[in-house]
Amino acid sequence: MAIDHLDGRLIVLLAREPRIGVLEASRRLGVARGTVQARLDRLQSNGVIRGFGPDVDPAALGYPVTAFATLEIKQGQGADVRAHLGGVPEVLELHTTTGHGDMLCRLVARSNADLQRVIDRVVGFDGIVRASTAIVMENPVPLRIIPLVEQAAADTG
Amino acid sequence: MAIDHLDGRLIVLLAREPRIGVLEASRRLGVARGTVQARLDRLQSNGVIRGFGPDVDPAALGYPVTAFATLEIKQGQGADVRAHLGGVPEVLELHTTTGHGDMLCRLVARSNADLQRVIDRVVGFDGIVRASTAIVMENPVPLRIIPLVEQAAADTG
DNA sequence: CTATCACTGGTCAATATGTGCAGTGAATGG
DNA sequence: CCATTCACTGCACATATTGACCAGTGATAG
Repeated sequence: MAIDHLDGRLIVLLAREPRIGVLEASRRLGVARGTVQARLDRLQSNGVIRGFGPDVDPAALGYPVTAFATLEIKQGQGADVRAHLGGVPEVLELHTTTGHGDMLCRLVARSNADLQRVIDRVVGFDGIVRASTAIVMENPVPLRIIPLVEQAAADTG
Repeated sequence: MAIDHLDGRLIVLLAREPRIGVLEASRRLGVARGTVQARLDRLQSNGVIRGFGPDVDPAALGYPVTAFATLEIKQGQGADVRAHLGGVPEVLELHTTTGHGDMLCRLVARSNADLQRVIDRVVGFDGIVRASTAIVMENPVPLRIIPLVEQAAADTG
């Protein structure tokens, strides 16, 4: 479950240049191709690497507005709310949390006006008592994993 | 910038089975290989598909705890705070938002105890006035894009 | 000391890739 | 109405990559 330095270099390399294959990666890392193949297999069966899906930009799809909504849920309605939100395409992720609200979800919309429609759809459900929305203005640190991978690799040696 | 039905099917296919290549994708979609190649090139130069980086699971890396922190920033300290948080590996993303706080960031940690260390590091900076943290318990809807892609493709034709 | 393990460096056949080509059909604009 | 443009098809080719093996080597652990 812990990754070593070579694993870290491999993941970072693949994150920076996803198009390179196993062979090119082995050249860059200075190890045999079989080693890279074995490491990749292990990382994937470990679950460290979930896959290599396309990284789609919602903004380029026509959904440039992102927001986070904190939801307050009626007791015992959790499962229903989860199912409801799972059916809304503009809900990109949903977490249940400690703290002020009960759930936190990430939304996207075509415009600020469209965000109103999305929020109406999200909160238009019996189990949701209240919603508080924060619209994203800037995204100084886009979702990233490389620094954490480097940290994890360094922790091992 | 808008995607058509074939683009949508292609993205969904690649998201479901990332390992298949251009040739296999063309077979599945029932179109010529050149078409798939051209579509992919266009989607990538459009920025709709940013890349095919490895999808790394922080939990499998040894960081099973996720939290969202809402930060309140001292006026005029935005840039410094951004730089500070960008230097913390456990900060996976950072947004500036409207609403109660000024910034929202996603954190991971090795344990609840370790989260305290991470938060201390995050807020141990002059420009940050206050922080409010929500720990993630469950993740009923993991970060996803397929429903939105299908929506966007359906909107076109 | 010995078994185990990961890595190397090599081979092999099968497959995929990048590239270019001519032909077809639909939509566009003069 | 005609000419052009565009996307797609189906095909070809040389090259590169893949998955699968194998024997040999060095480090490690029991």
